[in-house]
Amino acid sequence: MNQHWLMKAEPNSRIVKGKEVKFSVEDFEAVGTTPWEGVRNPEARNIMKSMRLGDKVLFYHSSCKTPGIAGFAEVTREAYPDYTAWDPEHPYYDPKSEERNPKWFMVDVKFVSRAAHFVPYPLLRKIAASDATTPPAGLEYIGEKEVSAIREMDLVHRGRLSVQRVQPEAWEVIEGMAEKGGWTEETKGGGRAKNKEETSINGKRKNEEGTGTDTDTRRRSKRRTCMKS
DNA sequence: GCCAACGTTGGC
DNA sequence: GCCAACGTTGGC
Repeated sequence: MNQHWLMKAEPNSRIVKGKEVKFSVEDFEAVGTTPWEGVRNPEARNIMKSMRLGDKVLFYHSSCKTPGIAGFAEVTREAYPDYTAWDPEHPYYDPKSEERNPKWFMVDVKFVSRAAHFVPYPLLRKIAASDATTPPAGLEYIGEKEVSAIREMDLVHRGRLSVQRVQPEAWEVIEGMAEKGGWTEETKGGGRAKNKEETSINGKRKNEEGTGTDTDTRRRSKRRTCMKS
């Protein structure tokens, strides 16, 4: 039985050390398979080291207008040194990682599919906070068991972990939600965005991504790639 | 843009 | 090896 994971990426471009950096589900789909470089957090790195070939991954959009699960992926190469840490020109350069003694590791991940229905993080929060006997409208397939699975996700109470383990039960729930959808912007609640339609990335419209431009150069422990310059 | 939560750093 | 100061994450 394969393990399950969640990995965060930022769909909006940002400037890191003078280079534009972003990685959306569209980028992921276009590129197919990618090294998950740029993770600079020890716990996230250790989690990547326990990933095995064929493990399943939830692809998460973070730091955007509506964060959430945008797609599905699979591990195609187990942990190996993150060589971007050795390149002084690279945005994720880390002088403390030596080639003879690498500090940072990455895995290769293959795009599998987009979520037919983008699963918004605010909705997951709402489900986690619900009393299980009254699922949000349109989500009658979410019962007590499903609520507990969501409630226990690292995603819900470990906001800063960019690579995390996902229990099989939680995976099942998310997969079902991505497949079935059923919620509307109102049931989702939480956000300030006034968008009546369901957030789906299946169609032409892509309203789950914010357009925030953030030009600081903070290093984050999260992957962003597709550098344009 | 704000800021809470939490991770990292460094002086002692 | 404590812990205050500082820095980063990331939702809102």
